[in-house]
Amino acid sequence: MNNSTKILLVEDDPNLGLLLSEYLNAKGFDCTLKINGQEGYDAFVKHSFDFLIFDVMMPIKDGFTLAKEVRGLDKNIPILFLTAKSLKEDTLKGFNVGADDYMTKPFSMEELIARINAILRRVPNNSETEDGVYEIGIFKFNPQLQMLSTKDTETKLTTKENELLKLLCKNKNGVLERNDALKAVWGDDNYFNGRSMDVYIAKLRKHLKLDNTIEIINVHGKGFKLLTK
Amino acid sequence: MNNSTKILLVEDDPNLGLLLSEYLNAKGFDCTLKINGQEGYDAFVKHSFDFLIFDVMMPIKDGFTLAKEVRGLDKNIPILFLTAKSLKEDTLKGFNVGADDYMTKPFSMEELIARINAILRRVPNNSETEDGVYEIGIFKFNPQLQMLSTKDTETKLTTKENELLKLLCKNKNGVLERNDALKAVWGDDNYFNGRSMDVYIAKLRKHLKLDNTIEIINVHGKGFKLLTK
DNA sequence: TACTTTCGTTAAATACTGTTAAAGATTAAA
DNA sequence: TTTAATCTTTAACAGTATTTAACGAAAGTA
Repeated sequence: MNNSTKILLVEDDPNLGLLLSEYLNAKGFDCTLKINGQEGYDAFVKHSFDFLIFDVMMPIKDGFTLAKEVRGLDKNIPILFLTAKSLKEDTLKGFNVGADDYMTKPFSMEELIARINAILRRVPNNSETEDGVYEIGIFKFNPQLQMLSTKDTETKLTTKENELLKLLCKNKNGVLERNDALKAVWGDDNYFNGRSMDVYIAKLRKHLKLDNTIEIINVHGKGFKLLTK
Repeated sequence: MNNSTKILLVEDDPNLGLLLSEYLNAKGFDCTLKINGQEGYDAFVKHSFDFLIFDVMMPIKDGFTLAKEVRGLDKNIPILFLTAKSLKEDTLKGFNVGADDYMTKPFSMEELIARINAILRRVPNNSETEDGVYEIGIFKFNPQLQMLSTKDTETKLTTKENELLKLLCKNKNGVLERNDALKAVWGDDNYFNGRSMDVYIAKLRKHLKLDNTIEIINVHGKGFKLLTK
């Protein structure tokens, strides 16, 4: 049904985590399990997922914090919290950091799948094909291979170009904020990294200028926006 | 916040129904209450709602049946079930007839609102998200692309020009109040931001003066009004 | 009227971004 | 290990966007 929807599950309880990821895989999803918030964040930045399931209480980095960081990089990706806490204020906090759903343990795995599918029905196809390849105008961008190609050309992107373009694609038609991008790609948002990012935006614009319906515009003081007319 | 999102609430318990619809209206929604599935269906056909909330167990026509009929007419409208039943198979049945969410009583009204908003974020074309193209006299204004164009010209607006003109368009022929605009565009309504806004009003007037049927007039001490004669 | 506040406009100062090139750092090849 | 190629950062300068200043005009107030 929802075959090859890539799910990132971040859950520190190894029993529940393993059980759940196996169940999701058996049901045709492609589920990756991480056991704490930091590993979850790293996996999110590195790969491209379609759906996120976070436990709330976790060592090193809790689910709310993780969700906030992720939302900075991707305003659109579905997030579902899965937690033992059923306190009202926690539920509300979950929705406030941009969750799509919030389930309390114990829960039915069938209901989890029903809820995942209910959310996925409403997620627009952000021009990302199955294997994490983005379509931008005449280009195909494969972040795994770091390749930006048209039917005639093929360009190997550098690491920084690749990471930055990936973030822009995830936020297509929306603002990618400077500080979020800097934290994700450069690790720190000081002045010089900011200038470095501007240099890389110029590089990307050069790469993309074969198609003049594509534009990376600046949102003054905020960040950048990838537009396709 | 979610002003004038039209909600149809179908709930046969008069106490709960009234309480809930009043609460939703107090929170800025436009909620209509119907007390059974048949009346709910008639209301749905007759009017146009943005969001549906159905009780499951109701006389004459139950919520599931109602949802199935509604889905036959509208594949896209959000449906949330609100029910005393918490049986697994009922929940699944709810999602199977195309629900977006399923809450069991008793529930927190705040959580209900949080869930409604979480779903609305993903519905295309709700007034919250919508960023359509405005027509102002001879101009077409596309806030997404930050472009103001006529058939002959194309002007790229700056971020501030764009945000301000967008607000004026949303309030076309009505007063856009100074402090609202300042808070929305500048984040803070101190004296200097106020002067900055006046400068930007002058810029917009310059841009728009190709068409002399358009005017941005000042409402002394209140704000500005975009008029088209 | 005289006085105060708010607004319109232009121009200056400041802050931010675009781009190119050189310098420094890293990686791959010899 | 040294050299060469590539990637990333820093520097420099040009260009744009936004804020602040300045001054006159208009509107409200006493």
